Amino acid sequence: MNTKESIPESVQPLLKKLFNDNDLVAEIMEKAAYYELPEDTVIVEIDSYIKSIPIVLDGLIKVMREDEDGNEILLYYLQDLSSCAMSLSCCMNYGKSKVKAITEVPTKLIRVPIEHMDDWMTKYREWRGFVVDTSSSKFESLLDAVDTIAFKKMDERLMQYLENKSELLDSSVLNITHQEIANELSTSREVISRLLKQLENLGEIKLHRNKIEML
DNA sequence: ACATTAATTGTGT
DNA sequence: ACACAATTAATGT
Repeated sequence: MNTKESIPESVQPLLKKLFNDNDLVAEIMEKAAYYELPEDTVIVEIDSYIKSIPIVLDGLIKVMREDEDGNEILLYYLQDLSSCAMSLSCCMNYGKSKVKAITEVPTKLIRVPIEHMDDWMTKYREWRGFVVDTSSSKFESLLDAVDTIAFKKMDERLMQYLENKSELLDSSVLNITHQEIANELSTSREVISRLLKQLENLGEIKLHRNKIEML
């Protein structure tokens, strides 16, 4: 994590969208660290100790599972004013991260040091609510991911992946290679290439080098 | 503008 | 899954 900076004033109105309690907002402004991260920055490594919980202000972060030989699989995304359930649950028992988190696009976020967790949970209702809400929402995302991986065929997973990503990035053009998609869906590049070709023949998408256009 | 190289994509087994 | 061919983009001269 490079570029740590003092929190710009522009963050305050964002936090006020999330919390009504001005004391809480003020305390976050005081205690949190602010980061502007470029694309493809690893925020959390597997087995790293979680020392702060992130709140995404702007951008997109993907959360992945990774095994010992580096095989990855996409779990869910963090966007807008959301946080990561994994960090929250790790924070409770000062544990290691079981997931890897990486920025998908240039991202602005703040990190709240975990030592404030207990204190804030009792002091601010809204903080407790925030923690509960993000935990349950990310748990549901996780169940969706499990369903998809367990029950859906690869062609459906691919289409869902493309549509989801297009929506999250708010763009009908995705700059991505077949290999990168294969990594995220945990399959081989050839499979993705062939399925993409099928989708193109069906008129769902248009293929270019390093680029997929949604139709 | 052209040649070279590297990366990405396509295809058969 | 592997091997290799074909194509495209990037880079140097």
